[in-house]
Amino acid sequence: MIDPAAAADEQLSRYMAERGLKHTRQRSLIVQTFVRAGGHSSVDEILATVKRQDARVSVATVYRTMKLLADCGVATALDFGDGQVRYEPAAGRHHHDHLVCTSCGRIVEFENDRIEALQQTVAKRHGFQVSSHRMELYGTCRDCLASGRAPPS
Amino acid sequence: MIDPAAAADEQLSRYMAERGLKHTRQRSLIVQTFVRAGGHSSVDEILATVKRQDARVSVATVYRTMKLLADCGVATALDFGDGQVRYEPAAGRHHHDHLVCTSCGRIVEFENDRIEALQQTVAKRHGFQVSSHRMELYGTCRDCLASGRAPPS
DNA sequence: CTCAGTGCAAAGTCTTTGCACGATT
DNA sequence: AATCGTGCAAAGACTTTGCACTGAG
Repeated sequence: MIDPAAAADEQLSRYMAERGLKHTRQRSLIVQTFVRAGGHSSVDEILATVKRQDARVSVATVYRTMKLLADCGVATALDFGDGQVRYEPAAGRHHHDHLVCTSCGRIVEFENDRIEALQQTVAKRHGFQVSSHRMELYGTCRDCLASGRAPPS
Repeated sequence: MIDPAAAADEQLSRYMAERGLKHTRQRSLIVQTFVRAGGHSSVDEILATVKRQDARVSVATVYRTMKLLADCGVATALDFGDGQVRYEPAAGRHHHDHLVCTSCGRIVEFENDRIEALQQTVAKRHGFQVSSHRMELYGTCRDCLASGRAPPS
């Protein structure tokens, strides 16, 4: 089990077997495509890649499958405010947040325990019990800064 | 100038005067409605309130006006991931982030300089120059915890 | 053989836009 | 009077859904 795509497929299989869902060719193809993409994929992107192997797969199936993956813990839904949902593999990964380059779209992940701790403190101060959060830092990445690509002001 | 709604209207007037835009009845009505709502309003909510005073105002005008307000610094656009843009008054306000109750929808604002500082540190470590960020903590508010409203698991 | 899954196209949201009419400067 | 703004409805982008057919178990 060295291949993460195969691992995800396995995890999905177990989840489905447990509740009488079916392991179809399309689902298998979508999971593997998604995992191999490495992260932050939109449904459109996944569909485009999937179609190279099977042109008859429909958007609807990708939407339905990604939702399924989110439910069974294989994928996490992201929203970078660009009007479409994105997904990243979740399997065995620690929580993290994102740096988003507004020039080239590059996405870098980071985690910072001190920020997380402070968030808990803030929440407690207001009587909230936090169940999740989202944090994205938008700006210009190293490469875009270096190449002088102007930050869209 | 004690009334913030009037103040915002003024600010908008100046902005418009500077660039030959027109100060219409609709715009005035929308700004005041928006400011009086106090914050985190969706276009739909603003429209509903506006229509009580003038039923003939259209959605399009509210969308256009809110965009104008965002451009002139009177409003800030928010995205809580619920599929619609929200706006809050920006005039003279310091940056802040949000706690969102997933049970009752309540929104509490907070600011925390230490978190902001840590964000800068993280960004720098990755070579990013941050221009903006968003951070929302989702969970259950004090009241919902007290009244036993189950956090939607 | 049965029931879940799929493809397709229609429908649903939220938001934007084209256009002729109306209102402000 | 000259333009900008407005209302309306159509169009767009993304996502969901109804339905008949297909295919996995």
